[in-house]
Amino acid sequence: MNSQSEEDYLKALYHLQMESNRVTTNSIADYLKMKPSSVTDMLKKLAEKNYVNYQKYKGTSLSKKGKLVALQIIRKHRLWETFLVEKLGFGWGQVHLIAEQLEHIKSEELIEKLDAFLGNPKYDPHGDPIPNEKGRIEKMNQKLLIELKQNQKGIITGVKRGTASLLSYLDKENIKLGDAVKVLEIIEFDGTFIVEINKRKLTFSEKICQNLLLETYD
Amino acid sequence: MNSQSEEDYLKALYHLQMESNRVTTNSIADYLKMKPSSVTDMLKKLAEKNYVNYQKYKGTSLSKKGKLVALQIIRKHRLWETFLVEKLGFGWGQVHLIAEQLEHIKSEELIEKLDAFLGNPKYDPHGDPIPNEKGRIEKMNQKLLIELKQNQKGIITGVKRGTASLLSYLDKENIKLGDAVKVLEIIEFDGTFIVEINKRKLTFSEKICQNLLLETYD
DNA sequence: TTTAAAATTTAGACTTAACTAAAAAAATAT
DNA sequence: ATATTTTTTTAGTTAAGTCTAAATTTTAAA
Repeated sequence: MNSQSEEDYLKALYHLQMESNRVTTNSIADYLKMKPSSVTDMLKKLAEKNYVNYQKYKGTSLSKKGKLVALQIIRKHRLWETFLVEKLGFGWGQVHLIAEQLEHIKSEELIEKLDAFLGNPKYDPHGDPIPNEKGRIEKMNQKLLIELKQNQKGIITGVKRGTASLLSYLDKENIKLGDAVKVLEIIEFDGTFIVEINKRKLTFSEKICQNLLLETYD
Repeated sequence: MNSQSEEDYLKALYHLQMESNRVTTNSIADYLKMKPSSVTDMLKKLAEKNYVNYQKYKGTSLSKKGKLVALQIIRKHRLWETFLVEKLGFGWGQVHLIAEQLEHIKSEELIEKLDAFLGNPKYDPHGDPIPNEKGRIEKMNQKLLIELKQNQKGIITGVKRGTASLLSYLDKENIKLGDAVKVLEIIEFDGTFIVEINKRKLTFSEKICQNLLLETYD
């Protein structure tokens, strides 16, 4: 059984590995808001447990085993976020801190039952894919709304990274994950999209369209 | 913010206080499966924080503040148990260990939304009352002794209608209204209850149990 | 290519929450 | 009432996970 702290490091490693191919001690420290010396200590411990490949001064990468653990935590995180938004009615922006806690709850059965209860969702409220029990992430068929053409349809799966304020806007407009979108018209002059969501006709600026993720069925 | 460990102690204190009016260091150690010396340390810390009234060698009791915290943890525990059983389909026996973890999740908003999602239940799957946000436990309904399970407790409030002769029996046994009853054992074969009243061990037939009213608390 | 700066590790200290062993206080029995 | 046992506390130790400060290695600059 791994400690909460170990899990946090593995998760951080996973996220950092996605962004750059060399993960340094300092980058981990930054990410976790800890001192580099603390990171070194933990990396040694994780290497001891064969969760990471760590070489002094050279950088760190997740082992196969470590990656699986990381993905299982990410799976839990994203399932809980989905629960918080879909079932409890939290806004998309409010759930991260709570899911950070919930992801450490230990029970295989709990997470499988939660998954079923949520209807085996493929994406979390931010549009990030939810790994399966084996840690496999299904290849995404995601597009930005701006890539769609007139009359095409999609299902809202989230927003692009770093656009947190868009979340609150969607919240305010009562637009939820899983809502179907149909492009009714694209105004050529300014790139505005006229779309239909829940039988409502809405106007989205080009900027919104550049940041809204949809799952499409080409 | 309190640590998980502090919360566990406060909860233990609360439960032990229900069972006997003097809570000793050893009883806490037993309950939490720790050594008495560890308990002493934590009691000092909790006293420092004004969560308990602790006097060396004399025993410990929750302060008003400590009791409120304990009740809020119990509230969380029972709401999560309800969720696990009602929504995720767990059996009532499987949920305790998971709820022990979930009860430590920190978020007022989460627990209020969960409460609403569950339809503001008054009792958890074990029939135990769920305290409200202010830590108030709604006065419980009267129960018949026969409805109690092993180790449950209650206060005698009367007998069922048309069983006046039971009262004289109780009188003869020197049992009065207001006496506390604890179910020590239930004999499966004939439904006989072994109970403790005023430190005496007594045997009640199934018929007596079907007619003795108790006010139960947790 | 040598030197300065930055990154990383090591060494030692601190905190929390547990432990063991010994001392002290309270309860019980003779 | 005294001795014995039990309970509780004190004192000192340990492990996990953090920190600071100093030492070391790597990287970048002159």
